[in-house]
Amino acid sequence: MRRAIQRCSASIPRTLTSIPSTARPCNRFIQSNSALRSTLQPHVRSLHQTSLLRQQAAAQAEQDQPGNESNGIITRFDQLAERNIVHQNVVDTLTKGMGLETLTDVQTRTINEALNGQDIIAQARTGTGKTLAFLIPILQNIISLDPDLARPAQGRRGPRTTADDIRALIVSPTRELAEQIAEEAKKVTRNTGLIVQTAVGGTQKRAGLAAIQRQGCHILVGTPGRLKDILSDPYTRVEAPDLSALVFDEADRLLDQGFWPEIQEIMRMLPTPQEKNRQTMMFSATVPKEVVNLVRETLKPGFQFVKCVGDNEDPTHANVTQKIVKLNGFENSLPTLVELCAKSIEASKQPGARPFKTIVYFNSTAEVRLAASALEMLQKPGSPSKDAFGSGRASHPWSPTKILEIHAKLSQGQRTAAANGFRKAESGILLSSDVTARGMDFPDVTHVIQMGLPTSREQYVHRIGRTARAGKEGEGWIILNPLEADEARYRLKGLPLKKDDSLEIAKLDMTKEAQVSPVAGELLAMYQGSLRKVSALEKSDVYRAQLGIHQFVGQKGTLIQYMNNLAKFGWGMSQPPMIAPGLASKLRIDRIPGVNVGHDPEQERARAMSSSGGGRGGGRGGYDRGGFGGASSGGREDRFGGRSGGRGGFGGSSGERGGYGGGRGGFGDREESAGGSGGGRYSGSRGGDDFGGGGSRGGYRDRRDPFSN
DNA sequence: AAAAAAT
Repeated sequence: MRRAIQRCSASIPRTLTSIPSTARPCNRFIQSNSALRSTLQPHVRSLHQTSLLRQQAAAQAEQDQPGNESNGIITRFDQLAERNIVHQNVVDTLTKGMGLETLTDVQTRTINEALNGQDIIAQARTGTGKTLAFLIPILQNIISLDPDLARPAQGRRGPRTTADDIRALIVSPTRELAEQIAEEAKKVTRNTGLIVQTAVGGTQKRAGLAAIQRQGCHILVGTPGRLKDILSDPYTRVEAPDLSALVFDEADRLLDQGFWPEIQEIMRMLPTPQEKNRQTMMFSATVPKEVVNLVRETLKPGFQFVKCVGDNEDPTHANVTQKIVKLNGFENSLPTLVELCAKSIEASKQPGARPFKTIVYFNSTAEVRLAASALEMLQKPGSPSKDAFGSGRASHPWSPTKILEIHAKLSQGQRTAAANGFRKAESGILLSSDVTARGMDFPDVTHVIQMGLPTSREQYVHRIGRTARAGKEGEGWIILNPLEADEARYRLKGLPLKKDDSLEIAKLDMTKEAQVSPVAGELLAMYQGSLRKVSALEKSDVYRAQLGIHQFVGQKGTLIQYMNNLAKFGWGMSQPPMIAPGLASKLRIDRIPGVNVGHDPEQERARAMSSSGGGRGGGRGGYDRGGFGGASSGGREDRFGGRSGGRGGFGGSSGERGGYGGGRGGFGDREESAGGSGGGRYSGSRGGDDFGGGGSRGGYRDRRDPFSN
């Protein structure tokens, strides 16, 4: 491998070299560093080198009256050019091209520290412009070393750019985030000679490589796997002997267990900091204590901690309200989501309200799929199942709100389409795994809804950070089953969560008949009509996934009772889904009553399909789920599927009845209870032949053990 | 069986 060491001297831009190192620091400007330096920084700088920004701040502070907010501190992008800190071309792009005016706190402070050439770890709240905070110093450092690159390449003399001329490498934990960063980088470099490329999985390796080889590459943005792949393959001729910046976005994520080995391998392909003086920068909204040792190991001694969130400060935004909803049972979860969405969409129709745009987080892809199927198939009660064109869309109760789905088991094409569709959508519901939890910038997200407890407090902070960005407001909701609610007491300790009791369906006992309001009755009927069309396989996949997610629960018997209620009253299944014996023993539930141990033929067939060439579109695990039409056609169906000519069970105020989609209303409600007057009547358990197994009534007796007999 | 990430 070629490891030329050219241009290795000055990594400090010329504009800064003449600054005397004795200028008095301005406390207001550097307050950030002291707090964590003591705990984090092994070698405090002996010589307190002062940057231009800081010196000017100090000088101005002497002249201006105290209390004047504008004194000397760089707050506007145009000042970066006026004071020769950042090249005019770049600043023009930022101000005139992108319409930016004011720097955020993390931008000011990072640019200040980074232009010194110091390594940096920066922590700042979500949505405060971290991407630009590292892009600007990267560009400026490259341009300072190589001023020709400040102008577009057209007409410039000299050798053309090559694949082994990478100056900056930016690593992201997800593909979509890498693409987003690259987009931003392309915008900022538009009037320069710098070339930005991406290297992410799920795309044609050859095509991406061809672009890098043909156009060259100065700034490469990618995900760990593909970056490692192309950097380690000598035939690609993608190399970085002149690397001047290495960025880890979402650094705490990249340094954690799953990614760290790959990150180390990538760093082994790069020139060492001794060979080529490069700057390493790490960014995240969260920097848990556990990663601090790795940070210390990875950054140069004397690195700076640009900390924009205090140790005991709330890492979430003040302008996002955070509500917690506690469910009566697991089976309340999806219908409660339906209620929350329906009510929010209704509220968004008020004059002056913003269109409803939400990301709904689930802890597994199986849950995302089930929710997507269920929400996509919702139909207004009484409406025909298909319109004149054979599409069910026209009758969707939430039209024009778009319903989208994203997770890693989709093909990359489907993922990209979902992300772009949601970005563009005025109103939409994005059902998502944690792929979109970090860094993604979807404009105008009004709500973040978390279905279930995130794996960590950090993940909660990142998820909720998809709303209330760039100074806007947002609502955060977290919807927890009783077991998660207990766990949340310490996993989410200290966060400003407020209990919310406004959702009627959350508190409903769905194992019994109950009086519900007309609105809730209609929503439940709609939910159940939709759920009936979802395949049993999707449901049993969720059941198995939930067992994995709930491993933190010590009381296995209680867990199984809750889960079996979900299968029965949430999904209308007559039997709990099967758990393979090996799995059951691993999860320590093999001897728990109510667990249906055995091999599920449907699941094994599906697994065989997806492992033997079922994949398509180059995604890592990606197999296609096919359209909904076919999803449930395999002959096996849940018990409540088949009847026709029944009546709608939940008349609600309009008195509508007579099947939506031609089936029965409700799960097993055959009583004449739907009367139009006061409330709808909801029955979860009666009418035994849908649930009782072989038509014996009373197959279910005890809520605590619904499948025992 | 539980996000993600190379083929």
